[in-house]
Amino acid sequence: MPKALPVIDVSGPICCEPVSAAPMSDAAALELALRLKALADPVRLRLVSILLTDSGDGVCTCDLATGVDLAESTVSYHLGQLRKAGMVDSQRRGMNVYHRARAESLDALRGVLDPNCCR
Amino acid sequence: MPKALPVIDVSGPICCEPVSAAPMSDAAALELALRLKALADPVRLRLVSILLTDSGDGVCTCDLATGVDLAESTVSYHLGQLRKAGMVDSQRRGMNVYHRARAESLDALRGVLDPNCCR
DNA sequence: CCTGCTCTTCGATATATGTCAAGAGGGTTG
DNA sequence: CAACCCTCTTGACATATATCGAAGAGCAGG
Repeated sequence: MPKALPVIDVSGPICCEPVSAAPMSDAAALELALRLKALADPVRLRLVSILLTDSGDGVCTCDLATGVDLAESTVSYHLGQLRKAGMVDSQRRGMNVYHRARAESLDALRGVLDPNCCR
Repeated sequence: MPKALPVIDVSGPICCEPVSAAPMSDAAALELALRLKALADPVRLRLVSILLTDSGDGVCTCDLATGVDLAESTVSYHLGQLRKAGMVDSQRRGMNVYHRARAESLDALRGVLDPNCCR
């Protein structure tokens, strides 16, 4: 990747710029790629999946760690990635930090992939 | 990534296993991650985007290379990734190789991300 | 059959990514 | 405050990924 690494704030709402409407601009492609990349990892997918199916008000880091059977520091890293991409939000409550999936973000991603999204 | 690298055939039709229906199995997460990863790259997104908007019957490697302004070998590599993930198919016609997007694959991906997909 | 296209494969290289153990920070409870 | 729990950050390390140029492989036209 000899191309300069561009760091972009990817946590905001995603604007609808479908992949199939017209050749994407370089910038749009980059932004969408960052969001997809956040999801394109088996561990993160499982985390999101766990969070999406949680009916309570959040799952703490430690439970997620046992859920995916990885070190807590690793899970924390993945949660950071997801948070940065706006897929998850987290709040401390007492001793634990509880995480929740932001379903809207998933929806938005789907929208961008949808040829008929904006019209 | 000290976890063993699992190589899986990802080019087949994707079965509907929504992320939000229940915590995903390890295998399902892996398979979906591979497909998402194929798309989670700015260059590949632009390639797919170009291919999706093409109304002719395919775009050759060289035109794609000038389209994204990268070496042909690099583009060929990316096309290989997309092909492996079932997003693109390619056929030689004369001297050139023409590539086309497989829109069904995009649709399938959307489906997996859709909570209401299978029901 | 040579020559010249186009495309893919290969080797090398720089960069990014995922993982863990160890330590630091915050909060809770004796 | 002391001991402890949960989480995050950091450093180290192994692996994966993207990129290119060079070398090979297919095909077309003299």
